[in-house]
Amino acid sequence: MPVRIRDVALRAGVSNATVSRVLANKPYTSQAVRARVLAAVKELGYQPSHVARSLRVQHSQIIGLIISDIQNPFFTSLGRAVEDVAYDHQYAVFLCNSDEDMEKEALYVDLMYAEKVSGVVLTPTRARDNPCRKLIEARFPVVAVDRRVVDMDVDTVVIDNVGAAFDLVSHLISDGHRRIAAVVGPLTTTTDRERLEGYSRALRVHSLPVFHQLVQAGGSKVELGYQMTHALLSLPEPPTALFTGNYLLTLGTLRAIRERGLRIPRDIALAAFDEMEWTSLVEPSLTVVAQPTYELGRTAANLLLERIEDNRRPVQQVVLKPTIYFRQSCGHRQEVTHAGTCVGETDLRC
Amino acid sequence: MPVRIRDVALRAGVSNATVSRVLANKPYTSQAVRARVLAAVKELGYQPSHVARSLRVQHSQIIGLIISDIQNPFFTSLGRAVEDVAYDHQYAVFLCNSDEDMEKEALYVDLMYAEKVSGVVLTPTRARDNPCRKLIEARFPVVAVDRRVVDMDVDTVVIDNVGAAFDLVSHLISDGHRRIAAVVGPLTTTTDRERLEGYSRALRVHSLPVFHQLVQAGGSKVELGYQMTHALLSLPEPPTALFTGNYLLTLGTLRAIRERGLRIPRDIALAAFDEMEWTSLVEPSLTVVAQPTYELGRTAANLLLERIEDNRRPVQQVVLKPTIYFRQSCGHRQEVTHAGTCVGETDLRC
DNA sequence: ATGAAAGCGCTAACAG
DNA sequence: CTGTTAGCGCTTTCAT
Repeated sequence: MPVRIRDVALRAGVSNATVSRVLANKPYTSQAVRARVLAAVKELGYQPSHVARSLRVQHSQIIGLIISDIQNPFFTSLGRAVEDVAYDHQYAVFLCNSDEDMEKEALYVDLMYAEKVSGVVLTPTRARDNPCRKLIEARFPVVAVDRRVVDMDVDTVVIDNVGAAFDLVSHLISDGHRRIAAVVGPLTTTTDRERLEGYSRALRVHSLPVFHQLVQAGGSKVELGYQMTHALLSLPEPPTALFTGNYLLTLGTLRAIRERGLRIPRDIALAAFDEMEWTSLVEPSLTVVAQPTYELGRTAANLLLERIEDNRRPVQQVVLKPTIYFRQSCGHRQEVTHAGTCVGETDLRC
Repeated sequence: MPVRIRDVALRAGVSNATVSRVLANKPYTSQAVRARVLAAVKELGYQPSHVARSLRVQHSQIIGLIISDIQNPFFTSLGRAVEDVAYDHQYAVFLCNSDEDMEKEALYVDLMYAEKVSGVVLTPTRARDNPCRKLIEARFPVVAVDRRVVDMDVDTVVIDNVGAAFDLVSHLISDGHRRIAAVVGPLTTTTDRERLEGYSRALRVHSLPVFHQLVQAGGSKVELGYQMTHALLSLPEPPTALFTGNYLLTLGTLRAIRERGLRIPRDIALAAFDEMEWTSLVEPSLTVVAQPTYELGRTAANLLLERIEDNRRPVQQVVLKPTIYFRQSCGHRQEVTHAGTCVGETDLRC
């Protein structure tokens, strides 16, 4: 039923090979034949089978992208960037959602291999013994983004997590906070470890003790952020400030705080990772680390494309710098970035 | 370099065919041979090539998903649902972002065809002459979600957009608003047309005139929502209430309103499409239509799987019902859904 | 219960 | 410049 290259060849009165050559824009094809082939293609509505082609050439014009959470805007923004770069280079992207689940991650890594994609960008759920090792050993182009893998040599693009967390927490300290809690994701990822490291380092540098009860590390889901925050607020001596490690956790934290009837920043201050469209719209607006999300994805995709081109290029580790927006949620009225919000501007609770 | 089925066969001392049969769990394979094959597979780390398999069997265990905007949480939630269903049925999903661009959409439709996916779920950017017609004609399983195609018989799952918009706008009218503006997406989609239709119908039912200057329809991007709102607010007789057709537009609208120093709902009321985690967190909280997003995606995926199983099953059109949350942004203090917000509860500006 | 062999649709030598 | 041919790795008759 579907039209094959042979049908086009017959119609144009040439051989398979010629059709293939014309379609691949190979040199050495006469204008006349060329036109006949193209006409036949159009008349028949011929669509080459990528499957057959991939089998033959042993690769496809597809790059794989395995992200940890398709519902997290951070990752979708990354995805958007990868897609844009891929599109510009005639690649399609095969996007999979590992859901922060190592088994799913392993399964999708295998899938990428089985599908013979040209390369894969992934946000490794586990830093050690990541399934992508298989790919690397099979000499598949791979780049890690947002999170590192620690035991392999692989192109990587991340942000300076330690520095960003350090600055954020230092800011809370300079505001006079002494009991600052941390709500971060699973410590299997380098990213969450590094953010926690930045937190601890800030406390240490300012000669403050690191209380274990004030550190909550688990998954990166709204529900977990919610539970971890409740646990923190139930402490006999609850924290006066909260540092949250990512967008989803912040959402859960916000819900827990509201449920308790606490007010930010009067009752509790908040400094979070991830800038979103709404963080400057909420009351109070949120102090956040804005990651160069799109840039992260763009860089990763470019690195991958480079590696696809030349697999022996030396491994690169790119570290991007995030920006911090100091807003109302940590109590610093004078450092609010966006002045003149439509609501609440006469009613700051600093 | 990569290990093929032949290598496994050699190692196990059997033929290709036997390995294939064992791996496919076909009957008529002795336990002894079975064990030897499995052992060889494990030792060699054999990963079957999906590409070769797809070429042979003329389909793949992949379902395609073409969404309009990977940065819009509505679509990613849809994607998440499709992915979950697919995963449960041993399908992977090939996700592409058409970016509300008809050319990209056409390109990705062709890609799905070329990749011989088992079926595709898509959110059609254009209701008429959608590129997916090719797929349908080639007897590819297809289901449209969130938006209909009007000139083809295809499985579809959408929400009652007319009804939801009608209720939302009626509510604004019952609050006394007479100059209500609409900010909706491109009228090439049935969804935006229907939402606009619900808006017009509400006005008509309440014997109010429909002013063309009060209707802004364009793309579904934050930037456009922002521009359209500014245009509306610059009118000699600006509206007293705004109805926005989707999440991204609402974000742009909010930005424009804030920039003008207007207050919601005192200066201008707002009723929007799409519930998000933060809509109840902003001040004031937003009156919104909450779509059964996940359900939409789940249903679409199931419909697709059914059709893959049986391509002659009659076409189904599923219409899901959304929920409306009446909150502060349209001025109805008494109908706020979530009581006891952490901020602003003593300070409602109704 | 297992093997031999053909062929899915395409590309790339190699001939001419 | 164009045609012939082999073969990518797998599944599936058809034999045995």
